[in-house]
Amino acid sequence: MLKIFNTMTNQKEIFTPINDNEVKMYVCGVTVYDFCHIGHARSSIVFDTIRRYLIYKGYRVTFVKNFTDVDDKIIKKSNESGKPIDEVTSMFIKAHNEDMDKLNILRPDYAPKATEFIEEMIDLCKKLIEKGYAYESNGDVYFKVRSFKEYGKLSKRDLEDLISGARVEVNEIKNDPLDFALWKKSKENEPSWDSPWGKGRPGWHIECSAMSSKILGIPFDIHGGGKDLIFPHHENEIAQSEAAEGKEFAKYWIHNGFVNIDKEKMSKSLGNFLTIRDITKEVDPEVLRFFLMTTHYRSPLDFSFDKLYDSESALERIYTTLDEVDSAVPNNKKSDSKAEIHSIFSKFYKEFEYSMDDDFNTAAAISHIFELIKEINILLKNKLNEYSITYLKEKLETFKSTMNKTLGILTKTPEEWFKSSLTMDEIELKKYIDERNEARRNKNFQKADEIRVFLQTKGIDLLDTINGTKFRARKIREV
RNA sequence: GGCGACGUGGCCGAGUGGCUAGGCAACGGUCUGCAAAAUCGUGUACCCCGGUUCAAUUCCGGGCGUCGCCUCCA
Repeated sequence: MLKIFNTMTNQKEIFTPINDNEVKMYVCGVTVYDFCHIGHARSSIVFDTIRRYLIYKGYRVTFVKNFTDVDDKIIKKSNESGKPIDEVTSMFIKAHNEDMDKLNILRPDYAPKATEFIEEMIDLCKKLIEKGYAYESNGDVYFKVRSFKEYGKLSKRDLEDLISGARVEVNEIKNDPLDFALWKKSKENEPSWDSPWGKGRPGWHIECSAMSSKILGIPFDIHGGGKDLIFPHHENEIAQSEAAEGKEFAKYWIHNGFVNIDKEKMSKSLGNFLTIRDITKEVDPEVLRFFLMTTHYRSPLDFSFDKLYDSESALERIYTTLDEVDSAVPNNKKSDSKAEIHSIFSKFYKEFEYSMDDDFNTAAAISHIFELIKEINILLKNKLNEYSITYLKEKLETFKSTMNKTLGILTKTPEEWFKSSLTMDEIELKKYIDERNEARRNKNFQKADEIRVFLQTKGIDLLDTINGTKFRARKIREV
């Protein structure tokens, strides 16, 4: 039974879709004015994994993630770089998609851009004005926060606290400092669209209300994003949509924790951010994905390269075992281990699902992968007959494909994994291996060891097996 | 100031009212010509102080500390 922590109720709830086995989810995407950082990576991976797991559980999932392509920061970027706005946005959308593909994140079913839904946003503003929830002032349109009784229900705030926070913008044009913009009058040289209130552009929150309602209809099942979006963004979305439609907006609200660097939130304004590209220059993208899943999605996650390298070693442990199975040598035993192999895997799947069902506890799920790996290593140590090895290989294929389908990891063959870090031409490496084996045959172990040590400095380990010498390459890390 | 989260062994990180999470690193044994990998073993983990309980790291109260939101932000 799948349980999900719902920000709205502040507790884990049993997940029940609105319509049978159909799940509609909307996740707030990125504002496209720069490369994605690892905070974006975390959020994307969290919701991709949720989506994948829901599909695995047999739900038909419709997944929407938007692009915010009209915004102050984009305008600023455009002015600074001298590039037209649509050039800036299309470039960063392309970069975004490349990064997401690298991280094995499934493309959304819908990836709407805000600028494609201007008409819907204007309609929504009109509706809110008609119903008395919004007003026009000097070419802007504002949402009348005090008119929506349930304002604050998601972020658990009351209006008086917000005012005493004294962070609310003082603005002569607004009737009440709490009110927020639905539509903004455009200044000169800013992108603008015709509206009943003159030339303008949408406020930030309205786009998600308009796009989610249009594409999914409301209420829909899951709305997600980073924790920082709870207030004001999601609170405002709720206010707009529920005021306009008079019904619930979304049923389950899921928010992921931040990525920190040295215990501090990573953010643009602090300047302490690392892009996905910075990381994938150093490690395989799968390592980043794996690393981000070793912490529960709601907890803060402290990033460092050392921890990333720990994850690399951990993933390598899994690939090593897969590699060992590929090259396992059978014995002549009559009795096979099929029953034992079967029970190891069925235990694994049971525990894996139990963990994932508990609010997508990927960290616990991953621990069960290692328990499985250990069991397999013990089987290999005690040797298996040919029949058992074949059976084990079949089981592992299914396992790998399940891990890929759910967690989005173990996408490679062991061979691909161990060759990807190879710093030397394979033909050259072959020569060294042959030379060393020649030395070994002549019992010239000193020379053989020299070659081994030399290759180790290049990050290449040699393994002498019954089937000959093979190699495993790993990245060389400064200690 | 208001609201909220968290504090687990050298490091990271799940979880639980009593039963070995897991990973990385370290040390010792086995295996190996030597290695690597693997495996076995080792380290008396739950911020402090009270309370509830037969039993608390886990529940309750208080304290200390760290962090987040309240402004654009995944």
